[in-house]
Amino acid sequence: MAITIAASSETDYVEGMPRKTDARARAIATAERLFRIQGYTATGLTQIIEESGAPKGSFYFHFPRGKAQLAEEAIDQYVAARIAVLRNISAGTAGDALNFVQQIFRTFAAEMVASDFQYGCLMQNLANELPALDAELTKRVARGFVDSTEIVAEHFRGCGFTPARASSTAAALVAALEGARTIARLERTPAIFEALAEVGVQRWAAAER
Amino acid sequence: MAITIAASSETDYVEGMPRKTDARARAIATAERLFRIQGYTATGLTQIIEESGAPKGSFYFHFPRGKAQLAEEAIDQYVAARIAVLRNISAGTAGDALNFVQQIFRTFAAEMVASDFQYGCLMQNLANELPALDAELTKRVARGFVDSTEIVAEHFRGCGFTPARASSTAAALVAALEGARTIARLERTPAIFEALAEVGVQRWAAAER
DNA sequence: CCCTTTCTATGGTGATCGCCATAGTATGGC
DNA sequence: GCCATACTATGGCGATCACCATAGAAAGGG
Repeated sequence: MAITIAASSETDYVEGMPRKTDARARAIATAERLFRIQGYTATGLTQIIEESGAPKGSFYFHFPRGKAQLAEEAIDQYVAARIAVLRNISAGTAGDALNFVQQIFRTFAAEMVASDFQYGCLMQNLANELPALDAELTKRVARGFVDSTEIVAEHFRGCGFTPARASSTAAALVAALEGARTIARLERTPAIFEALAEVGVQRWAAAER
Repeated sequence: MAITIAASSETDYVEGMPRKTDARARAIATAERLFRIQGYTATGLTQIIEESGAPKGSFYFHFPRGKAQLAEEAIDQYVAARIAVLRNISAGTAGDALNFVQQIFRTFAAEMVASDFQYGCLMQNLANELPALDAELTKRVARGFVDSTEIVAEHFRGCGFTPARASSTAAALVAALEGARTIARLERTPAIFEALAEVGVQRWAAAER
């Protein structure tokens, strides 16, 4: 998969020597972490370089287009991971809409607890600083939401939902998840995820069929 | 209400001359607008002062504690306005949960369309930059969510919901609203609000009784 | 051996950040 | 007329911002 990531990057080294260090990958991972905690503008390159332990001198060798490119690669990685998680849950709850939804809430809540409620959603953080983003980065953020929603909608269709209902339910679920992240960070409690789960149970218990 | 705002501010001038200009109020309004569009860190004091037309020299006269104080007053104003809107909708749909929810979605969607999808939620934007905020500001953001949610929960209790169900439903609604804002900004479409409305209709049409 | 390629080090660019000290004008109360 | 208060203007503080130019080390391929 390292090949896939390198191919999605725009800096494709035309058949050169193999990478010697992991400084590049560590910079991306650190950027993803800090962008999620602090936001895009509030995170300086200095901090990213320091915390990733990467050498200061080679940053623009690895990322010729600077901070924007770093953010692009970070979000590609983030979206890929998020989609993998959703696919995984979907596969484990095939045909069962309620279980699927509950499992998603549980997983996201657990992730927040694990980070002591420090991590936000990278897509959301970037979306809240749109004027600071160039067109390419904005496009990737938007695509991240579209792709995430599509995974969810696909599952609902597999549960017998009409395509229209699957889409709107998926969109609503994704929106609720994003909002829940924000609120959970402030309250430092997974309570909001439990509230969403309860509402979901009521919904399906009464409306399903 | 000007007195209320001045009293909530920490810089209470002990019985001096009345205000002579509206530079202070304009600075707060401009800060609210820019923080909603660009975020907190990404918005510089220079820009706020310029766009508000306020004189550069008197900023720290009006806001001795600087940017943090400006943000506190901006969010107080934002939360107060938001609560007023919610109360208003609640009063107009007393006893009718479905209508209440639909009206909220419509109102928020219209607000986003009116701003050409540029405005985010101030509370959410600040919540995504928590490490840059001091304790006081963080507290006010968190309180904004609690208070908003309570207004909604109160309405649901007025519709015969049990307190527990009213609370969880209100929390879920607020979360969905926040997420919808983020997504609408990216898609530049009120579609997500309509999706939420549809899901709400299905929910009540089948579960309510 | 040399050359290409990968990667690092140093040091600085100009711009902007939030903040503040100093000084000055305007205006109403007394 | 005097003085306190309300407000503005100027200029610069040190720090940090993203970015880059120059130089060179390390290492595998020919």
